[in-house]
Amino acid sequence: MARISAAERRNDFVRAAVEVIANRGIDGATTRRIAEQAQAPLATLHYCYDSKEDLLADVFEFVTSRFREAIADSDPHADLAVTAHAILRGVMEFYVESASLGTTALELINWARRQHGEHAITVYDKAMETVRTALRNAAADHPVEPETIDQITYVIACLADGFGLNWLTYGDRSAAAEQMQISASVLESWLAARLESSPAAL
Amino acid sequence: MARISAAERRNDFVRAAVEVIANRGIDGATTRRIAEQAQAPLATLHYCYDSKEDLLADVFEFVTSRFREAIADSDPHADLAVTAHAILRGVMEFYVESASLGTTALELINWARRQHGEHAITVYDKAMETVRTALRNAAADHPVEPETIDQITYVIACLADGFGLNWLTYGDRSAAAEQMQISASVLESWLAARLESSPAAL
Amino acid sequence: MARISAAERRNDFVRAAVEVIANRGIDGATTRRIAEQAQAPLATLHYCYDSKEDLLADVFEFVTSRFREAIADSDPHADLAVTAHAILRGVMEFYVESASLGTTALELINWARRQHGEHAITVYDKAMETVRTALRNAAADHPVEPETIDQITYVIACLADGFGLNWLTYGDRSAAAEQMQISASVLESWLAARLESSPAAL
Amino acid sequence: MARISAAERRNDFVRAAVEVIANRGIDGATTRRIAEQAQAPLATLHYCYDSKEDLLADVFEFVTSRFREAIADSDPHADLAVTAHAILRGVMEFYVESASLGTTALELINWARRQHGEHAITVYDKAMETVRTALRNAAADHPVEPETIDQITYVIACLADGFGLNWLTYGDRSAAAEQMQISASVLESWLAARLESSPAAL
DNA sequence: AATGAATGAGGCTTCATTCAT
DNA sequence: TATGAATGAAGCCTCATTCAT
Repeated sequence: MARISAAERRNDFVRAAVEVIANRGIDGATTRRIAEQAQAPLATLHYCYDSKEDLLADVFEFVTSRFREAIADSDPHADLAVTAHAILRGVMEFYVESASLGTTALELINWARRQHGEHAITVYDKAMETVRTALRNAAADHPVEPETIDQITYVIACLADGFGLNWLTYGDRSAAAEQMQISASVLESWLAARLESSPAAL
Repeated sequence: MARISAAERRNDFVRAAVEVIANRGIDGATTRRIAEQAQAPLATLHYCYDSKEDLLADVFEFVTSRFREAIADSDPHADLAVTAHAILRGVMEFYVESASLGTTALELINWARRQHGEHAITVYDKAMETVRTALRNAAADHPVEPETIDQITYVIACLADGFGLNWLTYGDRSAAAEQMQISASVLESWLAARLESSPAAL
Repeated sequence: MARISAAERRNDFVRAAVEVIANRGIDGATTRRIAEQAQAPLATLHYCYDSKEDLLADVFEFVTSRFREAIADSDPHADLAVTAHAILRGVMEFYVESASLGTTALELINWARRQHGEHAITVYDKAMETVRTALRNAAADHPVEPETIDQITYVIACLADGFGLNWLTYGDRSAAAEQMQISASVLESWLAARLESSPAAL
Repeated sequence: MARISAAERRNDFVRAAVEVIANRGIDGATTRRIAEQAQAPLATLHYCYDSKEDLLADVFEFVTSRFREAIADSDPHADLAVTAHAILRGVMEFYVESASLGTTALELINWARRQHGEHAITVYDKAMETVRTALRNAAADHPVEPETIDQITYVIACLADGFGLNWLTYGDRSAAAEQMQISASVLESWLAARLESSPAAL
């Protein structure tokens, strides 16, 4: 067996874990199966990680960072509405493009909520903060009340989560395409009404 | 031990399971713990149910029927928009009022998706169909294209799921109250725009 | 496999554990080996005991109660010196007659000291208290200072432990017989000198 | 990494092992922990020692030699009784002064008895022989029957072991001081009676 | 020579389920 | 009918040791 650095090995395990979690859920993600997926003996997993929880923490980090990339990957010069749209679309596309990452993300959020209430909140908060920051930057020229930013963030989160749940349940790619459109239009309508109602903010 | 009918016994187990699932998640819902919560011997559980899966199926049925009640509990004389609102609010209130049922619902949806893709779809479909039917009835006087009904259903589902995930993660009751408002306003704006754009449908 | 009550099964496991501990030490007393010695599947052990520690606690109780029986089994009408002798002899005979119980006792004391400092002290104290009580009773007619009782107790403990260690190491039965005589004579000389020096106590 | 001779390395491991054994017992003395205590990579331990057992053998040798030093460190011109006292006191002080060495000694004796009955006997014999030799030398002017020397040796061993067990269990330094006195007086009384009864030996 | 990487064997415990009464 | 007793399979983790560099 080729000797590779522990860091690389850890990566292997993280990737294997993502796959196993996506296919069999968090409960089905046993160390045995993860090791098997990584084509490594079980003991090797514990050589790289002190505990399963440590591994899952890394998986968590891996998934959430990919998630945040999807959020943050928007044009910095766009205005508030455009940015909001870009974010929503980015997240939805993240789900569709990488179903196993998306499924895993959902599983992990759920798991974190159960096992580590505060941890889950932290992660959720981080993701939301990323959105808020992007929105704030987009509104730099026309400062908007923080409350408004919070609300937009919440709506994006709702629409994204709702879309994700639906897509991951049905797995219907063409329906998903249509639903992305609808979700976008929902955001658009609400944003138009919401921003109009506080014109001073623009 | 008091003689109890088998049916009542099963009910006890279902209720116990809901409680255990809410508190410890699907993974933590072992037969032992469910039996303990039901204050019954472990063997009795398997006397009432052939397998854990059978019990969970009943739990599923129990939770989803409560869920559907929350959906269906709307004024039959209201119009389309009002009905849509009532449904969305009903579901959101269902989550807030009965956190343990809400949490369990989420856990089960997740579990079903994983273990029984088709089963999950069936359940989801049933819930959606309940919504669709209610909407169709509300639009009886002014028939609406089926496609429009589907879209409204999808949006309600998104907003409800998004709200639920958020609420169950944060558990912040006052934030939830505000978010219910926002979710309602999102639905309102979109409905207004959506229905206006196909006036013939009204 | 005959169905027997859990209480009886626990007895089986306790006896098996004594045997395994005597033969292979506390470290060698794995649940697997104990179950094997009891001719039961490993899982059955955990049906009877929640944890290995619980089993060991029972073993502890079993051994120490046998130990205390050996101590307490003396003529209630004897005087102080005679009682002290009887106790010492009782303990030494306990070691010799049941080597595996004796070895296990030593292993457990050691283990308890390591794992549960306070627990070990408690057990030690209990044994010592049994000795003290017996001595006090024997001296009922001629009250003796508590300090004197404590000292006699300590000396008996020293001589008994010293004998035990030696016997369990060498396992030489004829040497043991001789050593019991010597130990007795040591106690005798000291008691004579000790009690003479505080005649008032007699 | 500083270049250190293999011998020094081995010494480090021996010392580390003493510490670990004292703190966590023989079972808790894993190669990992010993290596960690020695601030050396795990593999280095096996580079210096073929097996854990080899290391423990060295530890054994280290501890017993310190032990023998404590025994042998007595005035060569003293008479039999004085020498016996000096030895007993030396051993007891060894226990008190160096609790971690004392604890380790006890652990190792126990371990050796279990794993290597004969080895343990050898070690015990060596220690006893050291005592015997010292006693014999002290009695050089007034030859004493070998049997008497053996008996004194046994009594010293009993009192020392009994004291050690007690002290290592309670860890009460002031009680230990008092108990040393008592142990000494026990030896004294018995020696007086014993040696008087065979005056020819003097 | 020195050490990070790797691993088979075995540790304790818990699971859902079946058996015998 | 009910239920205490029983269990094979699998869970996570740690051990002493060896391998490859």
